[in-house]
Amino acid sequence: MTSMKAIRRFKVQQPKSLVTIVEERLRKAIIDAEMRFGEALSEDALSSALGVSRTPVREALARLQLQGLVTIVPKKGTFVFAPTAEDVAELCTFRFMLETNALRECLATAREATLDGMASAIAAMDAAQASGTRHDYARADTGFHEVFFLHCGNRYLGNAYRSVSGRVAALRTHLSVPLEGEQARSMSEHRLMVEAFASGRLADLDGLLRQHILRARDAYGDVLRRASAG
Amino acid sequence: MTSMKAIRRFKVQQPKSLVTIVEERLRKAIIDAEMRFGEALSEDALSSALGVSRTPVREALARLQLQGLVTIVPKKGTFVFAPTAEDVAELCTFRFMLETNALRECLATAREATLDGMASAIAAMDAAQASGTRHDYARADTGFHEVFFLHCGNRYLGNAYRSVSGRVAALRTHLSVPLEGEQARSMSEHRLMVEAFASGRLADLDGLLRQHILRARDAYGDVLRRASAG
DNA sequence: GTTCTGTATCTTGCATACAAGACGGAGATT
DNA sequence: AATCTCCGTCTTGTATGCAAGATACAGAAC
Repeated sequence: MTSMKAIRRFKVQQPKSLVTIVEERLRKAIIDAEMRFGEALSEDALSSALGVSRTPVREALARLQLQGLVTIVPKKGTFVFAPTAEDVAELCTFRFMLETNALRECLATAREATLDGMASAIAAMDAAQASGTRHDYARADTGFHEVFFLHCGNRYLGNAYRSVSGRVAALRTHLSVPLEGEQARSMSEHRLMVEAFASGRLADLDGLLRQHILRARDAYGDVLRRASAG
Repeated sequence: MTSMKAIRRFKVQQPKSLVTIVEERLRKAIIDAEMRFGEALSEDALSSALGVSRTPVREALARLQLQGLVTIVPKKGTFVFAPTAEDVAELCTFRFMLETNALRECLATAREATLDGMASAIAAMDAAQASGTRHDYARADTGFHEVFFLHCGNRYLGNAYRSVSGRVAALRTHLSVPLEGEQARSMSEHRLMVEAFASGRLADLDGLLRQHILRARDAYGDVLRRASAG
């Protein structure tokens, strides 16, 4: 083994567990609207569809429940989450709180890195708007907001965001996609936020973020109310 | 079944699943310092000690990992979490953010209920200080802070707190217990916070909370550094 | 004495079998 | 016709068995 001392970094990524694979697959399916709100998910059906046993499926579903993406009813079944208008309102309020705090930290301790991240995210959004699908745009939008938590320097803040980001992303693809004018307005709002951040105008940034998220909240609420009514 | 129509609310709580029981038992064991930071937890040993099979134990451990109370290392084992000084710092910063936001909501929308809850919590702390163990006091302290999230009207905020409250509580019992003067200072700080809340002085409240939590952060950090050094 | 190597024994990961609650529909009963 | 009852079939909950990676230690080779 003496010759090994010369080798510094040679790690292999160990294979993901089946649980993780199933979790990510289902997460994607829910977020990308391959399944509808409230749809039933049978452990048995999923396990045979995915070619694994029920054990990892079950564990993955348990994790997804912790992320609020599915609801497990004892002895009855597992269902894709079905948000109510109040849910969405609380979710967006919470999201605003997290993001505004993360941005404050970013501005104080990682200004340049955050600006870079925002720039690439904006570029991705541009590309998606020009030639991608609506889901591509939604994904890029999600990426923009993740930048804050990547650079905020507080893992707990990031974890908290991750625990709701699935729902937020799902709402985006499930509900926002139909609204036509949304994309353009969203783009301009994001650009304004970058400008405010770049020039360090924290109060303006806060206002923009509040407006951005709360408007989304109202839009989602409307769609949901309309859906549950008709 | 016609006579049943007269009966409105008659639900029974269905028995907790083994997973839940095991989870709560282990959570208590970790929080109450029955186990040390970093201690190894074997699924096999736990299952035979608790008289259940490995399946519910395994699922409970997965949940506890999501709460940050244990760390699961693939193919190696599960261990009680072992916080570093930086961990604690980030945790406390995050906690301050959550609590200050929750308190703002409480003051705006549920002033009376929150005051009542704080009063009972203070009473419990008094009782514990007079004639209880240190763990009793730590539990009452935990209860005081939970009041905010009970009345803040945002489930996501509450969930986020719950996802770190286990660690906070564990730190309290593991680290704060040795410090003698702590309890008295803690009591007076809590009382001041209630006063500020009652008179609606939000800025003062914020300052008190910040001081309260950040001082705890530094104290925990000191203990941890001392422990890892010696 | 030092270093390598095989192996015994931990650990978790996953599959499968069985138990038991929840639900819905067919048929009996009124 | 309306209602009750039973039972088949869905679901999840739990136990258990086997495979395979990780680790530590004893013993061989130098």
